[in-house]
Amino acid sequence: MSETPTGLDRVIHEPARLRLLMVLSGVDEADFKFLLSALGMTKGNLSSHVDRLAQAGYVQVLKGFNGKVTRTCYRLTERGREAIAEYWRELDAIRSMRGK
Amino acid sequence: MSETPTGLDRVIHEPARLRLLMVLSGVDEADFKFLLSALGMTKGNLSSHVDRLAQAGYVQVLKGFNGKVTRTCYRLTERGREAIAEYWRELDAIRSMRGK
DNA sequence: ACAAACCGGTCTGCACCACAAACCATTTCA
DNA sequence: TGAAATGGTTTGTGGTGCAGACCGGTTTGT
Repeated sequence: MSETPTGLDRVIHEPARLRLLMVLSGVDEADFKFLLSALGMTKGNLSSHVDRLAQAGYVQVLKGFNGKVTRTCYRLTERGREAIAEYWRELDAIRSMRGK
Repeated sequence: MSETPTGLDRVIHEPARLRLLMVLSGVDEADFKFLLSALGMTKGNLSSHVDRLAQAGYVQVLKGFNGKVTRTCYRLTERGREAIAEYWRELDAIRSMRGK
């Protein structure tokens, strides 16, 4: 016995990341500080989640400067958008799976 | 810093359990064997997930006999139905949360 | 009578991971 | 020359999803 073809992308399924992705999908790009206050999570948390999304290729990390202060921006990749769409599709399938 | 008022019920959010709940929400009751084949998970897994749902008060466990063979049935509780409805509501809120 | 298969689980071990807090490098303020 | 703020990264740990071994009982096959 094996295989769990859930289809539900675990990277996206995590509530914190799901929220993060939804925010990103509505703006062109967002920086760390903005996301921090928009999502109300700790810095470490945000950092690691964003990292996970980057590794999955769902968000692009743009490190730069604002004057002399470091500033990191994030934006959704095309791959990310597709994955999100697919995620909602899968979820809808489950949702409408009432009884057998 | 603290608080994660996600609202998303983790007991329900887990894909395996979500699927399980959706199956149950479509039938009056289902037994172990049926769920096993309907969901394609291992016995241990199904057992523990169902257990978790029972502890949360979302499903009711009905142990009985079919002749001399044990037969365990599961059915959604009212509390379970409400929790599911609330879950979908929360999820819809997140879904429509595009950019602030 | 004995073995094998089925039913409904429990228990064990592992691998992963979300989370908060500690930490670090700069920069600004006094 | 600090002290505190800014912008993150790294670390420690508890929680848990998962498969598979095991188990008591029943039924079926030979």
